[in-house]
Amino acid sequence: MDDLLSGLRMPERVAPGALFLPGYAASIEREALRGIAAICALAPPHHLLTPGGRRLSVAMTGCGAFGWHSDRAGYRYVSRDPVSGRPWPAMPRSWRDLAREAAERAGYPGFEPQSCLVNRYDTGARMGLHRDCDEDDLTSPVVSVSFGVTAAFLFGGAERHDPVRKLAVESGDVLVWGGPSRLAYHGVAPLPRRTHSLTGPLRWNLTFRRVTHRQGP
DNA sequence: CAGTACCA
DNA sequence: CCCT
Repeated sequence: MDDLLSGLRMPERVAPGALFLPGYAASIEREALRGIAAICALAPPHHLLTPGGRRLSVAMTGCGAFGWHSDRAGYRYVSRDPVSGRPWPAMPRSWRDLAREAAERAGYPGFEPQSCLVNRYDTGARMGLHRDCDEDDLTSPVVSVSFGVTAAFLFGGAERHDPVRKLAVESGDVLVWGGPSRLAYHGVAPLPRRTHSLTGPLRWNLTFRRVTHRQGP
């Protein structure tokens, strides 16, 4: 009966090149949350500033060869954590494998992510509609994995004013977009005040990307 | 508030 | 040439 109320929770093509995979990461939920804690101990999440000087409501850190950073100087990928000056923590093998397998399932075989952005959403945190356009390699997809409190993921189109689909992303859900959807606008509605048995009030999101082309580091 | 900008 |  819950299925009738909450949706069928079956893999669903949300747009050309975009596939929603409910529960695809559920089996690594606990391990992933331990990994997130370990990464946060080495590279604590913090609220980045936009080039315009505004503070993002989402707290960010990351792992892998490249991490995302923004400040007054602009948006970019960097190979060291600007806070610590050290390289980003290693990307856990199980995360990389999961992202690769989800990408393959969505029709993007051979995905080798170089960056995993770790986003922490506290109650009320949101991500405005935007598109991921700062990667050199736009042939690789984006793989987004959610843990913790359920959020409303907004998935639009190539134009800012294209209609937006609202997807309830639960803990363990995965969304992959690439090909004709690679530059689709997307975002996250303000996180509701809820609790999850493993994360309390928080939602964690892992976003895997390839930053450079194959010959890159 | 993840496009940081068209000299009107 | 978006208007968060």
